[in-house]
Amino acid sequence: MTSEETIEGRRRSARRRGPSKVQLIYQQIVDAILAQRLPPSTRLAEEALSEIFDVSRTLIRQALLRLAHENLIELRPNRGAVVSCPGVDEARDVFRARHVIEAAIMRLAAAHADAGRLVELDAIVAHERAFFERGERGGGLRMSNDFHLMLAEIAGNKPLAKFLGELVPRSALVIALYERPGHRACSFDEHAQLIDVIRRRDVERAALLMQEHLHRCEAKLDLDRCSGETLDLRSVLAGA
Amino acid sequence: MTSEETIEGRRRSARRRGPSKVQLIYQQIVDAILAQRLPPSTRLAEEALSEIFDVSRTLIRQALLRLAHENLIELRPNRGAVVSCPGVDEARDVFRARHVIEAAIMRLAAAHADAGRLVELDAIVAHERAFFERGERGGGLRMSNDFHLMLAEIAGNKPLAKFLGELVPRSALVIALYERPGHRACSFDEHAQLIDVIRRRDVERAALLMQEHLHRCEAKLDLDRCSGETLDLRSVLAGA
DNA sequence: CAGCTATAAAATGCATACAATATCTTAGAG
DNA sequence: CTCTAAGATATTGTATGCATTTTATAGCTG
Repeated sequence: MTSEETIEGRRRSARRRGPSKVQLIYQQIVDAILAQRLPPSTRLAEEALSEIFDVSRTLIRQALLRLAHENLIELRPNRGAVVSCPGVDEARDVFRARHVIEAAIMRLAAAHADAGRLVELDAIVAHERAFFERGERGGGLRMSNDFHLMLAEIAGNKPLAKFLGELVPRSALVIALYERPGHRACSFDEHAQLIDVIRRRDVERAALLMQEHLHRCEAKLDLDRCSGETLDLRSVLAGA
Repeated sequence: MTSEETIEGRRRSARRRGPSKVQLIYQQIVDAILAQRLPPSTRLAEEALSEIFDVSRTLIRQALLRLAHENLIELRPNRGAVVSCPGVDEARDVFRARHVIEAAIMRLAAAHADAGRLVELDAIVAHERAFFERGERGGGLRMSNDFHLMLAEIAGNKPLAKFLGELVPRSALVIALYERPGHRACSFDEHAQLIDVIRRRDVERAALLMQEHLHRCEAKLDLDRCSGETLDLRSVLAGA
């Protein structure tokens, strides 16, 4: 009995390799940034975070390091972390990179998608539509992101999927910063069209349609405001 | 005088923001991996590294975290870090991702390159040729990598450049693992041709030529050996 | 002697303490 | 009153120590 209990205990602790603490902290901060509860230029003090999440600064630092690697925060030596505040140039670069990577992803996805995957895609877009119709913008945006990430997963190229996994949160930040009121940047109608073209296995049209989709997303943003280069100035003035 | 000295002192320490310690450790490990002084599946014990670099495990962990994020090492929870041992599928994915990203980079580079940049590119290829003619394979490979990274810099898209910055070391690992003896994977002749087409501003031909170049690199590797999926088995047997 | 369990050794995970640096506050000079 | 400079405060950077987990070793049982 004793041995059984021990084995059980070991198994439980060994199997419980769910999301690690760091992963969890990381995810919560990402969510907060994408939901704009942590707007750009917000300072992320280590001690404050360690109290909030009830862990030592060690784990906080690991999470921050990862966030910095993915360019969601900026890590200034000896001066702490702040939520990234992408300027227009950076925004354009991010979108151009998405063009390149997601065109390729669409080609691969159109070639690889099976019936089951198409159902999953349909479900995501249905959720997305539902969220927006209920007026829950936050949930809709999350679904929109999931849609793009799901395509990357279907494409089946891990490096490209990982890169998109970095670009999507970054563009979410960009959208949050530059979206014109009333204009949804990423529409579910277009997502549904993307599924259609995948279903038809039209590889080249798939790539083209994705590029148009991204182009329209970018066009709905207000990237032409004459904000010098980064928005640092603006945020400084707003904070004063 | 006292104030001057203080200011001077502060300035010196403030300006000395050269590569941080972590950065340095990181770079040394990367170099060792790429030069195959640390072959795949080598275990990287934290304490051993901390003694070697004469720092605490804290900094070692930061460096390892970064290496893991870039897929150069694998970080197994509670079981330490090992140098990544990419399997053939992973190798193909890496090359396919490079196709996608570097085709785009070539388009941008062909459009943006000015005379100065072309000179820099020429210099790199000259160095590369010199290294190989002297039989210094390690240096040649480094120059080859630098060539591709320089193209990314010329292209001027930071996200794409960062992605390539992760793909290049990974493919160097792949090349080290799968290169057939006698076949240089990445030839300087082809690099010179790439410069030519950039000089002619032939954007589409540039993209195509890069794809051919990468295709030839991959073809020179022995990715068809029937090594199940990863090389773990092989390395285990070799180590026994 | 093979296989298993229990114990010992080693390594990683995490928290804490101290050191170095930056920021804020306040006092003083112009 | 503004600007500067020095001290005080707060924050980040790094090292170290203990807890937990894994791995190696030795001893036992079949």
